[in-house]
Amino acid sequence: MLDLKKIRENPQEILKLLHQRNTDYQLQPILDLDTQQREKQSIKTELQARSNEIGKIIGQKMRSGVNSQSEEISRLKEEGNNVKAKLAELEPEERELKAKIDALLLELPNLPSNTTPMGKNETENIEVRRWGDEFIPDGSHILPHGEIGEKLGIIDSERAVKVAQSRFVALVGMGAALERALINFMLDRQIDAGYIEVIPPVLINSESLQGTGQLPKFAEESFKCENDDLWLTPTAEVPVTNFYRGEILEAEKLPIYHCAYTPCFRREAGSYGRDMRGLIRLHQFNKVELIKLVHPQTSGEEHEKMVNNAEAILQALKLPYRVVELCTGDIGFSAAKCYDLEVWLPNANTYREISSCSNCHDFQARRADIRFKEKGKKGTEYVHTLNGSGLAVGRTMAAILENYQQKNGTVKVPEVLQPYLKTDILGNNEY
RNA sequence: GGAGAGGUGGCCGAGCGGUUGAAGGCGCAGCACUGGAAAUGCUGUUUGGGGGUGACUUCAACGAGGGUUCGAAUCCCUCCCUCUCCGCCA
Repeated sequence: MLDLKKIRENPQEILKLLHQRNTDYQLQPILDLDTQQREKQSIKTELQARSNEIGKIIGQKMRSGVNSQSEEISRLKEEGNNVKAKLAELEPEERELKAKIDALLLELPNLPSNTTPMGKNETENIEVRRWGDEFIPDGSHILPHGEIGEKLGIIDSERAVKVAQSRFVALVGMGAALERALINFMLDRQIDAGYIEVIPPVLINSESLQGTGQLPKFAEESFKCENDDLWLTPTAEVPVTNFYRGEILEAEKLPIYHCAYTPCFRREAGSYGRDMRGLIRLHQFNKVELIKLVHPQTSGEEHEKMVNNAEAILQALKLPYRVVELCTGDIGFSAAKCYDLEVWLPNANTYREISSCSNCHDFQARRADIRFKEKGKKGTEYVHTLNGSGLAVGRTMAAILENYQQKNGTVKVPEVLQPYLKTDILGNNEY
């Protein structure tokens, strides 16, 4: 949520920043409503002040023995009633204006950071760096990971679709073990890097989704349990950031680092037909997420460090990747600045997103009301929140299957995973 | 699902119709005492919105929303949440 005060004080500047996202936004309706609301509020405050005053006077008189039936008190009571009648008229109007303003504010995305490169859309994202040697097929045929998985008997799409529907897969035997090994490996590494693990609820309420920015605008992206105010979490970012919703943290507690493994659920609305095969775009996938709550002054460097933490996983797995900084036209709703990690997929001969690391500044903190207080200082400040995948597990498996496949159809196990899997080769699965 | 208890400031906890934004305690900060510390004493210590350069002032908030009243943390209604016991259960 953007700061209404800043919008009021500097609408042109805010609008300019919003338009860097390459979408049209309006601030005038908010400004108009805000003027009306403030006017009503000041009248309301005056009436309330008078009403309080009357109450106090009556209280004093009655304590000092004035008869409650006396003319004096009756007159005051009558005035009190008049004030109340006016308030009764004003209050709902004022409340409605406030609600309208809030609704509009919730629809506005975050402002891009001034370091975010300008651009219309994903074609103008900027490659920051590359790591590792791309595995270029030398004439021999490279299979897509989905096919490798099916051949090895470690991915079973057909039965998953029977059990659920399309865009679901099941992992079997060494496939399941590999997924589990990846989750453990990623968590172990991030815990070593200083993140505290959380296993949060994966059914979460509407307030939480609003807190991190998925609601109200992106309701159609999540699965909802219709009988309850509960949704399937689209990413652990939501429950873990909302862990601290409505709290005032002590400044010394910052920065807070969390990592969390959860399954993630997304409708993938609007992506009909895209990435239908394999592990790339599913309704349910596993992810290890990194979440930080930090002091505003440090969020820039904390962001870079978080990206490095995610990169460390790819490096340990020896998977080639590149880091891309998203331009103003491509960053997500809540993000001010965002880096994507894209892993090399030789079959598609391209890099595919495997992690997205966002610095949300105080945007989510404002929505979720997460503040901190410095000892000895007056007042509170909003924290900055960051989140990043460390990493998307299914896509990591996809990358391993493609980058580690061998001519005989088996797949080597990355060295760092061998202790977890107790084998160095995937193949000859008896399933 | 059945029965009961309860939700008050950073925390504990009192208040159950009238200058109560809220006693008391803990914690925290400052000062005093001390060679230094502990102990002790004194003072201060919620958040958000308006207005003023400022001392300051005003409004709101005692789970949420309504109601009664001149006046509600206190009374009434609805909802939400937590806890205890019983039942069921991975």
